[in-house]
Amino acid sequence: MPSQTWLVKSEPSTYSYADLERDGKTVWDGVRNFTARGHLKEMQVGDQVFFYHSQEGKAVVAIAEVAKEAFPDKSDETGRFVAVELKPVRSLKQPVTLEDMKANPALAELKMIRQGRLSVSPVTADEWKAILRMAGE
DNA sequence: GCCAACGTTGGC
DNA sequence: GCCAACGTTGGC
Repeated sequence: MPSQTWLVKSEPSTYSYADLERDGKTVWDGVRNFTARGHLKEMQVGDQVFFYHSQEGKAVVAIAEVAKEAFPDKSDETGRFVAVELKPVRSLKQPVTLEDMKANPALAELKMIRQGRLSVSPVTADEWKAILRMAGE
């Protein structure tokens, strides 16, 4: 499988892209949803990940990269969930808002739009390019 | 701050 | 194994 692309959500008040840049890398844990867990397990080192700010901002603001593949989430007492490690790549030239993404027919099938509450979702190669273009890149 | 959507849990 | 109740997420 060639490298895939993904989108993760985070509330900036909890953990923003600026926090990731400051930290250099972070353990992406706390995911408690089986669909999202499945995606975490599929991630491979080097996969590119859009970093989306939910609630405040509601926009894709940056690109991160998978630094470590799925391992048991230590914050999960049941032992059922996994975490990955992410590191920052770069901020987008301009954030791409949810509103803009919804308005773009090329992104009508985007998983995070179709299933709003999913915190980790796949992004196709075409969707990736479309979002980069909207970011002015 | 509210509420709709939806995933998970637990009783039966 | 079904389904109602509950909790959480996230857009508005």
